[in-house]
Amino acid sequence: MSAAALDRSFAALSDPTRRAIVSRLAGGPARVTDVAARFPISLNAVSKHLKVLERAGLVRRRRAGREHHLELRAAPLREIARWTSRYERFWNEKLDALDAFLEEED
Amino acid sequence: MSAAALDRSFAALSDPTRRAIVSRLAGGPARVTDVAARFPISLNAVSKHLKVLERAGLVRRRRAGREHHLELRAAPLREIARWTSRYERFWNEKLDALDAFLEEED
DNA sequence: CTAATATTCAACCAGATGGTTGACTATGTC
DNA sequence: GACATAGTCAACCATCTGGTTGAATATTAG
Repeated sequence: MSAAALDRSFAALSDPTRRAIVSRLAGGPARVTDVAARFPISLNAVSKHLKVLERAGLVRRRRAGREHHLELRAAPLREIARWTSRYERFWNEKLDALDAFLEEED
Repeated sequence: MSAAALDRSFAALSDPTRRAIVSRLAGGPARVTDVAARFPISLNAVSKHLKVLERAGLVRRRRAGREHHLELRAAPLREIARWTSRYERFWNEKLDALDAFLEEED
């Protein structure tokens, strides 16, 4: 995955509304209006958020008449999980503590 | 983990320079100057990036005289992995294909 | 004491972001 | 045809971002 694509994925998910949209779409496809109904912001704002998610490849849109059907495309999430997993070794609290101890020593 | 903390973590990692800093610190602690040496931007710019990472809890700083020792704190990465793992079900390409098929049907 | 080193702070700039409102396009319904 | 519905586009605004340069602060070295 290109660095720019990872940029877009991380950036897209750095907004709580957009993460909530992802969560919503995990429950099944929806139209723009359906998604917007959940949020206290304007439909236009939701439309913009969807464009960001779409550009990051997290949402796919299919036009059906005047309605746009949105579905979750989770492949970028897998790339994020893959990136973070490179640092799994550091997640362990005990390892963190050991590192701290070793640094204290020198 | 609070939504705001997740916001900060995702946002911090949406920049390629900051991801490279994380990668650098995974190789061991370093001073600000050491980190900055790798990048074609000013030391000041790196200093700002470090502040962003620190605010997201991804970097811890210990002052030792005039030097600041930086170390990776990967706990926020674990939270990100946890968040993305909620959508593991959707990562599977075959499932994506199935979903597409089912939608085509109605 | 002086000079060099490590780092931050402050001001500035261009461009992105997240929100708004108002107008527009396209499709469906009566 | 007339009206309602689904959605975008465009302009605007305040704030954030990533970078710069120049000055300030602290610590170490000569």
